[in-house]
Amino acid sequence: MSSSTSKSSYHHGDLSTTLLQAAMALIVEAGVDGLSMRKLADRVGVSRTAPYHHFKDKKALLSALALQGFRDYSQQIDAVRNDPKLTPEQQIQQFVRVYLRFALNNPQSYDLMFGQPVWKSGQPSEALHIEAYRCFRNFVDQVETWQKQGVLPASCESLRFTQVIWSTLHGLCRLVIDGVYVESDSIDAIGDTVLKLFRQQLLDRPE
Amino acid sequence: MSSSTSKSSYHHGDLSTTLLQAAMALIVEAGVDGLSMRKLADRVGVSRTAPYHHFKDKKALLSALALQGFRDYSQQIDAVRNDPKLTPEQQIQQFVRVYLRFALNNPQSYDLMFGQPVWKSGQPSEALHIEAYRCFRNFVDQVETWQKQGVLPASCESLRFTQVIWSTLHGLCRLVIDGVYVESDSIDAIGDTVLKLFRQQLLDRPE
DNA sequence: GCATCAATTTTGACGCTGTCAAGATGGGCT
DNA sequence: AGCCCATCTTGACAGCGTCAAAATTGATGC
Repeated sequence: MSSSTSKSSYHHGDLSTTLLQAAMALIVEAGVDGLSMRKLADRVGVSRTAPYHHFKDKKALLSALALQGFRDYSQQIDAVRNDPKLTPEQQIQQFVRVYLRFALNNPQSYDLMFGQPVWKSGQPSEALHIEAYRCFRNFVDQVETWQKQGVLPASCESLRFTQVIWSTLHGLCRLVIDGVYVESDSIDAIGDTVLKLFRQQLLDRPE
Repeated sequence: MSSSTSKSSYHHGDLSTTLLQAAMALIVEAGVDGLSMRKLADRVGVSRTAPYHHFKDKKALLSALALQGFRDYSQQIDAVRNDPKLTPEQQIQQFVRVYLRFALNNPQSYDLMFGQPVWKSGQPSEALHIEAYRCFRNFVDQVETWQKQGVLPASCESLRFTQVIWSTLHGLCRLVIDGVYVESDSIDAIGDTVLKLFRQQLLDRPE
């Protein structure tokens, strides 16, 4: 019934999306540990157990947020993949930078997308599985394309290659986000090093 | 009084190391989330707040466990670094395998060593910082040696190179441990691929 | 041997958490 | 009008980390 986003007082009308927004806001403010179902309900102005009618669990909520994260990620990456103005070399560099930037600009999202609370402990939703797999699959396709274009060495099977590249980017993000090492201003430099190392076979050839 | 390891009943005598052992056991059994200060105290047969006289915090406890993890790691890695029977090629391969194996055989330790509960949220002890930095420094030195020995390309500054290699190994471990992707039996194969990629410049030269 | 001290351990309590079970509410369909 | 069912609320429970104050003890100096 009601017009815009919310409605009367008892039946909220659009609780689940409101919850997702508020939850993300809370996480950004106070970290994932700072999010509690009770605080969330309070923030939204609803009783403690109301969220449980929209998300089975706290884990289900986090899983939904992770899914949202994957969608955002996809969007940003696709923009690079589909930009016709980029040469393959530029494209691959831009890809790396966008990946790193996404992770470091949205560390909480990144945590949710790849953290064990969602994957190992939690039980990731079907939709999450599908979306995550799609992202990985796209990555593999992209690597294959780059190999065909000659901007990545073809000496390595694309699946394995992708596993290694993704591991590298992921590990770098994790180390920075988790505060283990590396100040974040060397990030782009390290990203460039990554490419340099994976492409060195090619870079030497012209010489 | 009591016979074997501990002593009287009131003053336990060696609570802190007993706590560390029990905590690790509990974590292995039930995961890091399965560890609570109260369960731990109970398991050790002591009252709920007794542990707080040996560890300021739950985080301090976890930090101590992480330190222990680094010590174990060091020991295993040093065994490879100091093995005189290995050629540089064998050594570097063994290094990678031992790293991966350590992480996958002791996922809980690995979580503690590199997780944000200890580094970002917690406040890692001085000792932990020192030990972790020492490990990284050793890694850099080793990479430098390998470069001089010609088993890793010298085209990349050793520090940056190490950052990239560590990121790769770390990312791979994280993805597997967190249950995001890769079945653990392809691990050694992926490890080999990692080396192949980082060394491809060298592998091509003899041809 | 006894008093004293400091280290260690305990009991009690507080506020927070996730979530289950039962009841209240009210919009939409017949 | 009346019913149904999705939605929301209240009440309750067990568990958590941790602080404060009181109890217990081994060691030390006399």
